[in-house]
Amino acid sequence: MIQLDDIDWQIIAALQDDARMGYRELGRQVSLTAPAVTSRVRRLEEAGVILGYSARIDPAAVGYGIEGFIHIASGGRRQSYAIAAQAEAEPRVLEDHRVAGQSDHIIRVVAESLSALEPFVDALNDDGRPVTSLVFSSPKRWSPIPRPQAL
Amino acid sequence: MIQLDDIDWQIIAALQDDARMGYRELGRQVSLTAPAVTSRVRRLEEAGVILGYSARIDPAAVGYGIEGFIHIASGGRRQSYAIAAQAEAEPRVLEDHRVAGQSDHIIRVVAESLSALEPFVDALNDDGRPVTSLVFSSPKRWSPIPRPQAL
DNA sequence: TCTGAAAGGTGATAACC
DNA sequence: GGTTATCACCTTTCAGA
Repeated sequence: MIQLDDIDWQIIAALQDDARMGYRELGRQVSLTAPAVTSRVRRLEEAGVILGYSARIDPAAVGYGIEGFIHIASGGRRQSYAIAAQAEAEPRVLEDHRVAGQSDHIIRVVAESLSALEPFVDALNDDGRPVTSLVFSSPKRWSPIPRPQAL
Repeated sequence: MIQLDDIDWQIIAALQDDARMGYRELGRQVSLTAPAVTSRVRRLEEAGVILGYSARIDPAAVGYGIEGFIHIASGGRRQSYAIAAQAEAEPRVLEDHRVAGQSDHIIRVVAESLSALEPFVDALNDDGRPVTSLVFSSPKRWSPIPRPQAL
């Protein structure tokens, strides 16, 4: 695992806050010149610390009336793979996590409407017991990953 | 709700894929000049379609051994607010959603270790019944929000 | 709402410490 | 690992359609 110093964390914080920031401005914020921050950012990208840069889109603002989480306790390994395959194939699935706990998969979805979500949940029923939670509101919609405390 | 045309969706797709792309390159991809895409992007930002731009960070790569979801069925309105307040105050909480379904809140957390997570879950116990799911792996870690099908 | 041109700012690289 | 210097390219602004 790559070792990250104070400046790396300032860079990580700044780019989580505004991924479009230029290298010069980024350098200003961490008291380094542009070429120096550029090479640090490259290093963070190559180490897999920075996975990519994305615009955050508001699902509701682009026509998704429904946001939700689907939990599934699958019947076994074969079913778990089948669920992952369905999650992979459905673009309305934004995330699919295999978890330990009451469910095997936690799937994050958006949908145009409840009826648009229905066929997907029905399909999941072949491989487990889907339990759907629909988002009313998000008191914390997104937050940057903070610097960890010492282990 | 703002009306989005084909070009807007090409822009949304491109910026979800790479938020650091320059306006000139973005213009190339959507067959527009740089000033034209710039003004469209501004419009998307001002309409709240684009909420911001973020570097995606791998929690495991920066020292978070634990990623998880905590579901809580709270006792009532007072408790639900108390949970939201705790989620807001804890930086390891990346998201807090109020949902309809078996739980009232779905909280996404990272933690340095299981023992680092424990006090937070304990604190939630004052306001509801937390059920924790720990992420083994993420077959779909992140996916861009696609263009909705016609409603 | 888009294009094209001008000016200043930025990103990438090289040479050096 | 860092800085300074250089140049090509990009962003921004504005006039015009």
